[in-house]
Amino acid sequence: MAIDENNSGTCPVDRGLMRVGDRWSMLVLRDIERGLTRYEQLRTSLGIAPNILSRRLSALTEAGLIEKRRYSERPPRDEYQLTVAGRDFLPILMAIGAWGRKHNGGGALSRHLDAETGEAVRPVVVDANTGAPIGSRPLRLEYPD
Amino acid sequence: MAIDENNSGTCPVDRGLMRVGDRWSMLVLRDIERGLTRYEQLRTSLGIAPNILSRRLSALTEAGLIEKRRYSERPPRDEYQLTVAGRDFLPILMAIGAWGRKHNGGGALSRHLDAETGEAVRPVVVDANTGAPIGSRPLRLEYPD
DNA sequence: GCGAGTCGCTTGCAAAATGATAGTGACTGC
DNA sequence: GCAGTCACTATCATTTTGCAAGCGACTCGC
Repeated sequence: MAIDENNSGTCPVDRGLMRVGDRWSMLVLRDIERGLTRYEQLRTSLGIAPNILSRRLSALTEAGLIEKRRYSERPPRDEYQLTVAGRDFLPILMAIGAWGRKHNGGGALSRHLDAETGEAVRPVVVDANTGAPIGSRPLRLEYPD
Repeated sequence: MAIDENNSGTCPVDRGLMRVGDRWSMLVLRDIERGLTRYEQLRTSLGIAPNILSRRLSALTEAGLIEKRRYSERPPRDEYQLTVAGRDFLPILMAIGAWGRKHNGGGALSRHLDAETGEAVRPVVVDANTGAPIGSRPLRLEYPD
């Protein structure tokens, strides 16, 4: 599917998915977050074909979620790091992970622990205004004009 | 990309994306949530080709996120409705929407209001244990064995 | 009871994206 | 030199997506 600026309409979900709406992109973000910032690390970790990885990396770069940074001139070595927008996306991955654990979670899975308390993190999406989990209160959808 | 049970490994994000890791699936869920439950409604709302919609609907059904229900025998009419797993996914869409609004939000966008307070919902992913937004506290990743 | 219209699809085929494999250029280390 | 690593690109097969047309079951209007 081509990214279509016009048809994306007024829906913010669509706007979000325009930029990261595919599996590999999200998995790349996940891997960069856990410290796999270099091309070869990503490729072997994900088991992705090199041409596909290249394309995902440039798409994510163009979308402003990651940046390429040269950290060594000799030998020339680059790493990919998250931009602010990229880091902002990580909580969504955590939420997807929580969903995956709950609804598709056979076998042993990795998890995030709070570094201080040592407890397993339990990501929930709440409304920042009320603090109530999304879904626990009735909502109304408002369209522009 | 074929869904690969083996390579999905121990990552819950991957587990989640195995089931809904594409744009159309998420947009279908969004539309069903806002009351567009019938085939023709979905097709015209999304501007998706009918064969593609059919495939997404059966994939989502097989993945257990939606169910097909006949609500009229004569004429025979079906609607798709969210299962528990499907409803559980909606907060993630809200989070993606919030991200889209923030980082790709030109123009007027639709939004959710709290039906009681009338305020615009501001979805945030928090750790249910601490109540702190994900990203505000250092985390540690733990792998099984 | 006949023709037009709607709904919920399926089929056939073209276009685009993805994936496997091989290769390349810049370098390091021996 | 020569092997090896890293970060890719190029080529081509396979898969997925998308468009357009059509179809069966029904309803509605006359």
